[in-house]
Amino acid sequence: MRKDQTRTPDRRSSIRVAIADNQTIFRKGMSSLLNETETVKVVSESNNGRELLLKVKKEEPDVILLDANMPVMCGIETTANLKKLHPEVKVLVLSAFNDRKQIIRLIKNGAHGFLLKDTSIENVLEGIYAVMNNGYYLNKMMSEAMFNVNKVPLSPSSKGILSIREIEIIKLLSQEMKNAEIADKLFINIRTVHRHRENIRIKINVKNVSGIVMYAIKNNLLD
Amino acid sequence: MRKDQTRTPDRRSSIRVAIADNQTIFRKGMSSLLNETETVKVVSESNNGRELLLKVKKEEPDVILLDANMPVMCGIETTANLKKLHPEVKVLVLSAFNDRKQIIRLIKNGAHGFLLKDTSIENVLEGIYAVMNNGYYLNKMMSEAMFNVNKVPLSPSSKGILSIREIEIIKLLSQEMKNAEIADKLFINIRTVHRHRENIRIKINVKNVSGIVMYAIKNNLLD
DNA sequence: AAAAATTTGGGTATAAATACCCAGTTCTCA
DNA sequence: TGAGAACTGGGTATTTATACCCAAATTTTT
Repeated sequence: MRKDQTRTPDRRSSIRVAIADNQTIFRKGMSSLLNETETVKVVSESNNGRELLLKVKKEEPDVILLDANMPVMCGIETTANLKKLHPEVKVLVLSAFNDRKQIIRLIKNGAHGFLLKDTSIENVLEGIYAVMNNGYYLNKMMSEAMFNVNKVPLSPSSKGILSIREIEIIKLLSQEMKNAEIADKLFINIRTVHRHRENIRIKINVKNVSGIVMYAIKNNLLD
Repeated sequence: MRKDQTRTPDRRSSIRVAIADNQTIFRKGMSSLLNETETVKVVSESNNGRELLLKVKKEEPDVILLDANMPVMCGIETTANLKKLHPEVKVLVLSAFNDRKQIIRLIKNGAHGFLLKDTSIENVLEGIYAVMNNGYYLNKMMSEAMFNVNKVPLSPSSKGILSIREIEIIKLLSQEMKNAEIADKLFINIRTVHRHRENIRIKINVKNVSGIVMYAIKNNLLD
């Protein structure tokens, strides 16, 4: 356990922060702004959740700034893995979207704090200090989400991993294509498209195409 | 005209860049990374398109880095205004989404280049130099969009400005609510919701709810 | 080779959205 | 105060999506 481990003074003197975000410029910006503060030191940068997980053990961050909207491995899945593999590390999630359901999912999967990406560096620092000192960071969005935490019938988030074909379907219907058009494009029967859509909705636990499109964007499925 | 104006050497020595983006951290990151290059100088930062427009005349940027997905005034509307008011300034648009229709709209409204936000600072610099030297910046995404420029029946983008009520409707249907639920929530008849949805689709020129949700996200309408 | 998952296709039924048409009331701004 | 926009409500019909049932062929994994 890291808490029992002897650490050199320079390591203990500041909060060790790891950043995972697929936007290089945002990542670098965050990094340089944080490093202007002496109490914080950025020890690791990753392009996505999978990369991050490979580095955590070696870099020993105290806090992880995690983008919720990454491709390859999304924020929720990464959070769940972090909780399992490195429960002592605090996870502060940043998202471009203020989505109550997503926030609740993150909390349930072990996130310690949440911030919108449209925020100031001061708020990020506040969040970092809070999770270090109190174990969690509560702001208005978090509170509202917590209040409704039992109202949202949330499925296990990482249970249903979408297949290649399903993601293909999602991309097309995000481009305003209807089932018949998707069937034509993919040379399959419209009934097959129906089935795929049904499976997709069940897997990600949404009610209709609106939910599918939102999910797609938040998980960086489109391109 | 600025090109006829005498400028002090220090002003002429580097490319003057203005940045408009609602994400402070991204903006600061971009700014500090660009300022590491001597050939480029960031002279202005804005939170949205409207703020930017107020500063352009005074700050005299050569190139504007414009986020496509801003609230208040979106990238397309800002681009159109820049073309009208400051045709000599080059506009390089950055977007979180690779959307062919959006790229075409931007080009038609006067953008000189396009980049995904998930890119490197080297690519941004490449874009800046290109628009300065050639007048435009072409990459793979732009080319593909240009190739289809006539296939896309694009309506005047800034023509239909959504009303408060319409945006309210959009927010609710982005939360997977169906017409009847929206009607209940807003204490109006379901026929009124129908009418709003119809008007929305016509204004933003999309085929169905999928297009509405995409539009909403790309224009930062949700919160 | 066996098991599991993916992809494919179908029947049937209802629920919901879309596409046109219509118009009165209210509100805002010039 | 007069014009235009916004918000409201309705008729009618068609198109699309959703829901829940079924299962065979193929691919991947174990």
